[in-house]
Amino acid sequence: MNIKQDLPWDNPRFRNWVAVARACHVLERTLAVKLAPLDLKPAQLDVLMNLYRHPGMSQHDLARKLLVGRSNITMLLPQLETRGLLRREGDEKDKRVLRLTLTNDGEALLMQALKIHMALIEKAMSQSTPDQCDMIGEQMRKIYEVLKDA
Amino acid sequence: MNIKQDLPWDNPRFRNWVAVARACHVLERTLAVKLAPLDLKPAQLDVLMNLYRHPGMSQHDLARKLLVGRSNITMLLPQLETRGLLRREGDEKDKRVLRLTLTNDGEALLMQALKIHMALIEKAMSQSTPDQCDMIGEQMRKIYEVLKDA
DNA sequence: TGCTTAATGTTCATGTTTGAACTATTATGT
DNA sequence: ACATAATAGTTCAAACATGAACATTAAGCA
Repeated sequence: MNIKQDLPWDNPRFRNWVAVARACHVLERTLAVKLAPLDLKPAQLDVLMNLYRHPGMSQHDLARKLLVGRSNITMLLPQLETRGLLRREGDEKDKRVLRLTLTNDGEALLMQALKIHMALIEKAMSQSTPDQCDMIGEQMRKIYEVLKDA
Repeated sequence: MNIKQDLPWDNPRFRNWVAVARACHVLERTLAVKLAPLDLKPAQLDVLMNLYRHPGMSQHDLARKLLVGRSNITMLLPQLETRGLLRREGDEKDKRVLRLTLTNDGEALLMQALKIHMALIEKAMSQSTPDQCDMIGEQMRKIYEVLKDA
């Protein structure tokens, strides 16, 4: 009956998830430091990456991809638009939405940032074999699906 | 010579790490929602968990465990101390450090919060077999070690 | 001892994230 | 068609995290 009988720290699932969270946290912090020379924050890199892969997406879609609120996007974009990294153009059919696309400068900066990001991820994931790496990705995608609307 | 020849998205390590980051992000957001009834934020839960496992630790040690700055701890603790969840007591030998310990109330609230946290992690990690789960934890601990002072 | 350096914690200014309230536009239902 | 709902984006205030500068105390060393 003692609640302490089965503390989370004795539970493998708990201990292992804590390791996942810590690894994520430390990689994110490291990325922020390495991106500083480009005057780019991890959140801004996420924006550029998504616009590269999904040109013309709306701010709402971008917010959902990044798992943040819409207002966050509104605050984030002017910094990048002023720097000439992206364009916001009103949709013809639906006058509510703004379509987002990278400029050439934005794409060029993204490529530089991706080199840095990639190097960091290589350093992290090269700790695992390709099979282990794929298995991790597979499990994580399952977790995302289970939790995404919970 | 074209930089687009090997884009990160074609790289398994990149794709799989993105999945890790997304899973982390969505679990963190979900935890925040589930903890709201206890009037507790994930960051505050992290504090309580660490004080439970390491009673009497200093603010500096706590900051390092949580991978945040010392000033963050300074801003975080008064909220919890005012609610009577923890105590801050000056060290006898070294008058610079403050020793942190949970109160009974703090421990009681922690136990409630841990039930919630645990249920969420169970939901996530039960997607994997015990072997897979352990392997994930093992790889993530390696990643943390490689990146922690880089 | 005294002087210098390092460590702990706080303060403060800055930048970021969030959610609720708001405007404008489109979709739905009768 | 018209009233009602829902959607896209913005604004704003509050909460939060961050890093540099600071005060206090301890450690190292001549």
